[in-house]
Amino acid sequence: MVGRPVNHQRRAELLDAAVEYAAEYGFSELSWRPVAAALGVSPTTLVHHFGTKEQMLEAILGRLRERMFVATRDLAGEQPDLAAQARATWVRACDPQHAAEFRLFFAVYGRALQAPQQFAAFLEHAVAYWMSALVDAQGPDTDLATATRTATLVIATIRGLLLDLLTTGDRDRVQGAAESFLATLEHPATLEHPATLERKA
Amino acid sequence: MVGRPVNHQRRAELLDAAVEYAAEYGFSELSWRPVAAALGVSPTTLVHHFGTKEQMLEAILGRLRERMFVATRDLAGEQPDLAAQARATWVRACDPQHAAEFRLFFAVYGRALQAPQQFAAFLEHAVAYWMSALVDAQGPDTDLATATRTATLVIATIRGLLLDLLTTGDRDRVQGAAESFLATLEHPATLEHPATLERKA
DNA sequence: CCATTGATAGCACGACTGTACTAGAAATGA
DNA sequence: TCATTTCTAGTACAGTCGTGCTATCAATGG
Repeated sequence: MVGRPVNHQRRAELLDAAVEYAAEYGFSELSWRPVAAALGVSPTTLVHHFGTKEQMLEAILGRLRERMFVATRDLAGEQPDLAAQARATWVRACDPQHAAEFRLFFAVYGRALQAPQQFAAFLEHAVAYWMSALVDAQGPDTDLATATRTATLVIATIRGLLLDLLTTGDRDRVQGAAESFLATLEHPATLEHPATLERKA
Repeated sequence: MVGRPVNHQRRAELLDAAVEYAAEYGFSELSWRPVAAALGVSPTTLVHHFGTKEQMLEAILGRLRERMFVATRDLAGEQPDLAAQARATWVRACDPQHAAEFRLFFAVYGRALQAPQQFAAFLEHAVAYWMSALVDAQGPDTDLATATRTATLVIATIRGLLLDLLTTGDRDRVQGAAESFLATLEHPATLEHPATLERKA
């Protein structure tokens, strides 16, 4: 290690640039030299500010999670209920402008599969957030167990559909499936007490 | 390239062993030398049988897809309808015995995000399979557009939930969410015409 | 018996990796 | 003014990577 004390502002600049580079070239292509060349600095500069390559990867992941969470929160916060929040989240996820970011986000899951303990907390955070949104919408008498189930299902389904969209690019098919799911969200009873539902004939 | 003509039986042996190695150590750790050492052969032997590292990776992916597809087909073929097939698939996915295989399967998606065209056909295949299962269960008057939506949603949701399970290990939470989803599958009307559903009071 | 084929291994080469060491440039404060 | 701190860069080194070249072993068929 060459220099430990760093200016946090400069480091933040480099970090944001590194996140953009990662979003464009993927997580597997993150080596000191290519990243440094793309950022117009020397590899040593990156080492100086991030210490270790593993620490730089960790910093990139952290910054990415931060971005994603803030964006989701800002977007969902304007929506009245869970179904509307889920729909808004889905719409944002489908925006081609964010494709690279979400693509990188799934690379995070690739890492999570190898080191789950680092990411469990983040997913817990996401579930807790969706649960609070659900309680806000349904009032304080919401069954927490049900809310947990629903929040988990919303997250997993949106993630699965988005993964499908990013790998196939078949927008129409995935959008149709998403509409089916979002429709069930607008009828929460189907998730809570499916046995009480009947066709209307 | 050193030797082109290969005995396919020996190659298949090495391939299966390589798939097991990949399932244990992940896709990022696939270099000639470590794999060869684990398989008890020389790196040159692997080169001889697979040609190029990229070709070996492709062979491993192909073999993995084959395994997964056969297993899913055999399992689902014994079930009466779509909901039962989805449940059986989910149960198998949750079996810790197959965890390493599914973990590796998600690494495939990591690759798919970088080279989508290679994997679009496979996913189309999976959707077509689930659609045929759905048509078998519902009869020839099934709406194909609806069947496509449902098949896509089933695949994406199971994949998303499984990804959640593998990264968090929170079996209870994910299982609850899966039950919610599987319950909606047993009421297909909620996916087709949600507007026609009402609470039963 | 020998010749051919295929499996296996050893070795070497160039490219790339992370990172430690060294040093110059620029800013900052006494 | 000078001394200290921080940023940046150059260089070197040990390791790993993919892969081509060469040689040895066993089996097979004439």
